[in-house]
Amino acid sequence: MYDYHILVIDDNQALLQSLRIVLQATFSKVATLTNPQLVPAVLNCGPVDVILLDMNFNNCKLDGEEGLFWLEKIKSRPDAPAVILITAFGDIGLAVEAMKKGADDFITKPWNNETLIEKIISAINKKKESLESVNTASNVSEKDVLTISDTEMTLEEIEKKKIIDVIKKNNRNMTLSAMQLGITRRTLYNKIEKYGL
Amino acid sequence: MYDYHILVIDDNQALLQSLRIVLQATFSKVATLTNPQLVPAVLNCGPVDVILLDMNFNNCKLDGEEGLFWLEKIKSRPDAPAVILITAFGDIGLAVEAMKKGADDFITKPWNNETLIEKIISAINKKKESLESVNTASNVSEKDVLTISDTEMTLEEIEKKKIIDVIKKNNRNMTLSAMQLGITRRTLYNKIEKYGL
DNA sequence: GTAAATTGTATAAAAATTACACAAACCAAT
DNA sequence: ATTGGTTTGTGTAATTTTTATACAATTTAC
Repeated sequence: MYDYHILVIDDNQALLQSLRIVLQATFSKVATLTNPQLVPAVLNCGPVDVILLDMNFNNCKLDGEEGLFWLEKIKSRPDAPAVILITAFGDIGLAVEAMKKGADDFITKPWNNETLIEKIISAINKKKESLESVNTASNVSEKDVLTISDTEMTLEEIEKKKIIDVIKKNNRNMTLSAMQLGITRRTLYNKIEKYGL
Repeated sequence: MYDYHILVIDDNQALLQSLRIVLQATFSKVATLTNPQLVPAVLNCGPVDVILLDMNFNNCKLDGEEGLFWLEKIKSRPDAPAVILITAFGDIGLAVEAMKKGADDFITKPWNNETLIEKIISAINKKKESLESVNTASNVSEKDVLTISDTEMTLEEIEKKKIIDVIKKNNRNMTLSAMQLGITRRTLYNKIEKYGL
């Protein structure tokens, strides 16, 4: 049982129900939604780790436009969860478009439950990893990292992040790290002290 | 006519021939290769803007493994060109996998020549864009940017890049830029002077 | 078990950053 | 056009940081 928060969005109630049962066996929190318009509201309530998003809501249009729209909406948030898209129509163009827009994975109906769960876990792990490099041994909370968009980071924050990255990459070899950072070893120690690393 | 260097890799000679003819009408340099093993050698000779890479070389195995392998190989280079994958078999899983590994686009046989050319141009533009934000008004040549992998950048280089980014984003409003960077306006001027921006 | 490398820390000189300040230029809005 | 608020370069002195070196105490590699 993983302590992850999954949100499933699909307009097919039956599918939603079966997915909920499958996922609840593995993940602690599983929410479902038939109307994607409520996604922002739900995301504002609390962090979600993974969203499973159906590509086709409007039964008439099957080009996935609706899904792509919501994908973009979700991915534009600073706290964007991983998004795995679901589709019944094996359109490669659509899949590629979705990946370009930041989808983390793509599954097609009918799917294999085990594969789905694997994909969910691996999507979460991927997101975790990209955060780890920033968080390691730092006093920045995960929440902070998620909300600081790169464009709003100060030079100091960027410096801090870079230092953590390099030190980690070099297995805490300070001499090497200092060289790679282009500063004196003494200065590196100073900064570590200053930033509380 | 665009002055771009395109490399096409496919084991089907006939297809290679026809692609060459189509592309040469639009792009100045079009090279072809039947054996992907020569890719590294070709890339070492000079810069390539876009690679069109077939997913299936070995006629027996059609799972695209070969293509994915070479995709990874290419994308691991510091001077990696954009890569557009070609496949005859509309496997969404394969497409998604390829996008995850860094492919820039994906086309399926049989394709529309106009679409192909559009995709090539848009892939090049995308690559260009991601470089522009670094190069603007700086003394760093495009070549340099391509070869400095992010992990090898010194703090000073990162600082420089960030400063350029922020100033550009703020339309040269120095007061605002300094605030966003978390430094004094005076210091910002100092750094601009020091870095020759 | 030794040789080489790394660590943590010290010191003084050099360099950068800060907090202010000020006149000139710029812009928006009456 | 004139006014009031903002931005721009630049100056200065006090403060902080970085650098270059150095050294003994580990730690690492063979």
